[in-house]
Formats: sequence, C-alpha cells, structure tokens
Amino acid sequence: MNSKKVRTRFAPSPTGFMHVGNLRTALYSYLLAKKAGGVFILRIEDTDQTRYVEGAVEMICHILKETGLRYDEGPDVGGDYGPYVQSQRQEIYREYAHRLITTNDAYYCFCDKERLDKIREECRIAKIDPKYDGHCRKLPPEEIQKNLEAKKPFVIRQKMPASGDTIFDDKVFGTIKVDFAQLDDQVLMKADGLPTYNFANVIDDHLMEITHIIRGSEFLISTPKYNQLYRALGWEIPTLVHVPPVMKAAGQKMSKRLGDASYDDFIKKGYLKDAIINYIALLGWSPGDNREIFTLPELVNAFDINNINKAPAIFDEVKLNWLNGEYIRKLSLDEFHQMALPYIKQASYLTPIDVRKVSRLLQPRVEKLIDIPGQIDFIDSVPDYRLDLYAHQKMKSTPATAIQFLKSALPVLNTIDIWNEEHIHTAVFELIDQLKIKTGQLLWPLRIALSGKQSTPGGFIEIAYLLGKEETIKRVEEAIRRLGTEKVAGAS
RNA sequence: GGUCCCAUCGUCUAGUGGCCCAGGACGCCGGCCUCUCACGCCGGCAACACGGGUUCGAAUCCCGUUGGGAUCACCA
Repeated sequence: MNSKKVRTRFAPSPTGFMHVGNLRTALYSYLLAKKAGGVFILRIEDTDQTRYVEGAVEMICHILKETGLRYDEGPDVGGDYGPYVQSQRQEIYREYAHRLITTNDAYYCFCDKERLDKIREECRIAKIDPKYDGHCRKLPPEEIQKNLEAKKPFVIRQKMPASGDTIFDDKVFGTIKVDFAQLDDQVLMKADGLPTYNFANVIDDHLMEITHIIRGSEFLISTPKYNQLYRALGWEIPTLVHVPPVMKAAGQKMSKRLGDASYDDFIKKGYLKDAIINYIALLGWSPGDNREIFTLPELVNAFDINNINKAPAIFDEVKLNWLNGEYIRKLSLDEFHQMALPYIKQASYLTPIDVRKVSRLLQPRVEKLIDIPGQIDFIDSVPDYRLDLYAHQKMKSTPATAIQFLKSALPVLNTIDIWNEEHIHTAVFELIDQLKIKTGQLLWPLRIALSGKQSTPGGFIEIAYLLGKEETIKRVEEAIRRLGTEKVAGAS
C-alpha cells in the first residue's frame, strides 16, 4: 500500500475569498505531492449553497494557476476521479449514506430545529457539552417508515460510540487522543439532500484515492469522527497532516473582517506572487537551514512535512515587505519597468519624462509597487513644502546659504547645452570646486528646489535630467523667489 | 466552561540530552558607502514563559502553573 502514488488535494469552499492561510494549505499540499512525484488535485466543496459566491470557483482556479500551483485534476481540467465539484456528486453521497444506515452506523433523524435548540439550551443550563440526545437513534422501524412516507424532513446522523477513547496519528502533531463522549452524532446528510463537509470529504478523499490529507488544525478534534466513517466503510485512513493556523498580528486568527489578508489584496498592493508564495511557505515551515529565498521548484525540492511547526504563526507584513523588495530587486530592469509603469503613470502623466530612467531609480527603493506614486509625486509639480527643509546640518546647508548657492547655480545651469546627467554633473561640480564648498551645500538645496521633498529616488542630477532644463531652471528660480520673500518658519 | 493542541529574541524560525552563557532572517540601533533617500557592506541590542523533577549534564525528557490557539452547527 505504501507504494501507492501520492495524491493530495486542496478542497476550498467557494466563498469568494482566498486568504493567505488557505493559500498556504494549498501550497503545502502541492509541495507534498510534487516532492513525491505525485498528483495534486483541486476539489470544490460547495455543499453549503447559502455561502456560495458567484465566480468564486473561477477565482480559485485562477489564483492557483497564477501562483504556479498547477493542479493535475480539477473542475476545469478534468481527471479520472471526477466530478471535482461536490454539488455534482450528490448521488454518490446518498448511496454511501444509505449504506451506513444499512450497516447501522448511521440513522435517520427527524428532529426539527426547535427541538434541537431546546436540547442545546438544556445542556447549557445543565452546564454539560451540548450534544444531540440520540432521540432518533432508537426510533422503531415502523415510525421511520411512516415519517419517510409522510415526507417528513430528515437528516442522516452518524452513530458515534457513547464512550471510550480513540487514538490517531498526525504527521505534525503526533499522537492525538480524543474521548468519544465529547463527539456528537454529527449530521452526514442535510435536510436539503446535500452532504455536510464532514461526510463528503471522507467519501471524496477515499474515492479520489487521496493519500495525504493536508488541512487546518481546526479539524484535529473532529478527525476521529472521520476515522469512524472510514472504519465503518472498511476504508483505509489516509495520512493526516494538520497545519497550525496563520494568525493576524494581534493574536487573532486571520479573517476577512480583520484586514487585508486575502491573496488578492496583497496583489493589489503590489506584492509579487512569487514573494507571497515564498513568504507563506516560510510561515510555519522551515527548510532546516538558513535559506530564505526560494523559487517554487526549489520549495518542492526542500519541502519536508517533518519541518512544519506546531505553533500558530503570526503573519508579519513587515517581513513580507522585505522579501518583496528582494524579489523586486532581482527583477530585470525590463521586468520591473513593465510592472512599475502603471504606478508611475498614476503619479505622473503630465511631464514627458524618461520613464525608464524613473524605473531604474525606483527599483532599489521600492518594497511594494503601490509605494511608487508617493515616491515620485514631485515630478508633475513641486508639492507644498516648508522652507526650513533647506536647513540640513550634515549638508551644511541653511536657508541663507541655499539662496546664495542657488543663485550661483542658475547661470551655470543655463549654460548647459546638452542636458544629460554627464553634462549636468560636470557643470555642477565645477561650480562646487570654484565656490570651494561642500557638495551637499549646493546639491542639497538644488534637490529641494526641484522636489520639495526630504528624500527622493535619485539625487539632484538625476532629477534635473528627468525634469529637463527648462523645468529645472523654472523650479530653481521659484525656490530663489520663495527664499527671498518668505520668512523661514521657525527661523530666529 | 469541558475537551484537544501548542509554548526559543517584538515577529518568522534553527535546535530532537553534551557541538548552545542558544544560530539565521525581518525589524530596530550604530557605522561605512554617498549629492538626499534607498540599495550594498560591517557591527550591535534582543529569546529558551515560570516552578519542580529525571540526569554526571536539559532549550531539548517528565509533572505542575501560567499564557496562547482550536473545538463544542443541518459552516467548511
């Protein structure tokens, strides 16, 4: 049996939202399968029609493909174990549910919501675990028959042992012991004729010959219920791999409501898909050595479920920022330029600038694409700024020296015929030599005059080149005018 | 609350009885580079939750405490 080909599955429900914890589960499932040369499957768990979101399946398929987590079998790619959408497998579940009734491992339950609520309320008052009381377990066959014929709504419940322990092994958590007494007679088939996740998942995993189940650790406690089902059906229990949750910084589980935890949101903010995948791979898993940068194929190679951590991991966007920056810097200029262009245009569409040059300046300074507009907002026009920006201790610049050197620079700038970085550089540094001043004393005020910003991508020469001669001179003149007429705030 | 699980720097983690007065990374701080910022380079701060055992020896094993997470649906 061990020689069976490894088959793993990612089984999301189409609720229109792929949060990073889910994506990580998909990643681990993919890695585990591919590491073993096995098959990765996508199965859609849409048995709760009330939560179904239009277009969610397409979104899931798209994200998996985009991130490189290509599934070998799935709703849109087919395979020998289909259909891969649970709502299309109703007959299958019905058949097995009835088989369980025949073998006395499950039973019809006709209790309505009111009665169930009452039981729960009674349990609450008695301070015991809320559990179904087994009322319909002992219904006489005639009554069941009568109810069925009367078309009374029913569910099918699983018969759980009333007492005793059950033990199972999990690849990351080890041996887990659970008391049957706290396990409810869970519903297998709902009144609407659809199976619950708890049931469908067991049936499908077996029928699809899943060898390793990778899922969130929130299923750890209910695992014995599934195991009972496997036993009742005479099926082999797959290898269990439960992974701890991904938490939001505050120590709360990641959720849609808590913030931008979805894959889409990160993409919108200008994170690279490879960086996201790389980062979440490291969230709760470690390669064992100190390596941190991995391509997907490298992850496949390095992955080992023995190195999955048991404790919940907190998602750290700051570290993702760094990793994303690493990925951005590794891009070729062309690649980066292509990605950056929309964001550059967002900030500047008036000035006919050398956009490639902007990208070159930006690339080592950008962590996520969405930061770009704010970094180059000075290109179209100088933002409002305070004149005390001209004071810079380390540059040995003050508003007084600034106006003086700006004035000396003006004629020099005017004489530059060929407006490129080389010529601007030569001219400006000749002036610095002449004046016998520190480079910063001239270059700092010039840069401020052009940008109105404390920091910019590139220095004066690069920005001057970008803006062009005319605009540069115009801005320097304006700075001189302001310095000559306005009082410097805070100056004494 | 019952039950299950977990616990190394702020965060992600290495560590599976001696190699650890605990290693890497992010962040933070300092320095170098430098026309600003960033990149890059160098350095620094910073953790075995606590208390008992076991052992010649414990971050590593056991027990308890504390803290955290999960679960108790006709949701997955």
